[in-house]
Amino acid sequence: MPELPEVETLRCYLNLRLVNLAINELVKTRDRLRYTLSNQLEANVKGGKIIGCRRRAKYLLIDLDNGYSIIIHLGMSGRLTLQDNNYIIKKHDHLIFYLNNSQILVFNDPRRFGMLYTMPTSSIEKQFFSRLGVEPLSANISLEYLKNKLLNRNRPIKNLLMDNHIIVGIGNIYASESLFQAQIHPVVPGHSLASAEINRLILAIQNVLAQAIKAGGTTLKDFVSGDNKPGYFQQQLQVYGRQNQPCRSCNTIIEKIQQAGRATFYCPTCQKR
DNA sequence: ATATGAGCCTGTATGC
DNA sequence: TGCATACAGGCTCATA
Repeated sequence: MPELPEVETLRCYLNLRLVNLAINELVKTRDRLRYTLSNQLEANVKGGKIIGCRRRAKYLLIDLDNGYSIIIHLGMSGRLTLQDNNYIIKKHDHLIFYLNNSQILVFNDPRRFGMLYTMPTSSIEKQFFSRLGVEPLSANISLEYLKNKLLNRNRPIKNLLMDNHIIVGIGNIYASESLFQAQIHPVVPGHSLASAEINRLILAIQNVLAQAIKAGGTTLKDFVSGDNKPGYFQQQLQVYGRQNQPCRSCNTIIEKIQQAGRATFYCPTCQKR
């Protein structure tokens, strides 16, 4: 479900509302998500005051004043919503945080691909994020960086864009959308991209992600922000999910192919090999 | 090292 | 209506 823009939308929503609130209680209704939840969870968060919400890649981080952070990944179908105290627990609500203003933060995830950890804030970078690639919206991304990463890589550029050792936050939707905007064919091998194309790709990625954040993310089916409201970027999608429909730019029929088991969408005219 | 496919889960849509 | 199948926005592991 959630790629960078969706997690960023949620982060922004929660950061505005959670800072300075404390966690009174955490209730687990299930131990098994993608991984078995630690039995230290409750102890690590209880009484902690929320300092802020951050994002790295598709991870949401909630920092507490007790030295711990909550690391959340929404997987494919995860939701984190803020509810009133009259909220009634629903199916697939796995974790319920009771806050000291009587609001409730609920983690719901039908497919259970999501995950949630707590660990000391100071050790996250080393333990969790050391192998992650560059943030696409940060100043760390550059032609030199990406050119170096694509060197000698034979994999299709679409799959490389979704490899979080290279660049983070880009999932199946935004990979197709970015390549369309950069006018690059999804099957070309990484090493075959010229510098001008890599520059175009960086700009396209940044533009697509920024527009998607502005629209509150893409809601195909599951995604909602912390207030249960969907995003609107699906209305601006150029190729994703538009197979057999005319390209909005040149009217050529959009094609759908499989790459590494995932659907890819592209315009065969705008995105020449 | 590199690339692919399976697997983790449930819900929904489709076709018979 | 019931059943089987395919597919879904992510990530990690095993295998070649």
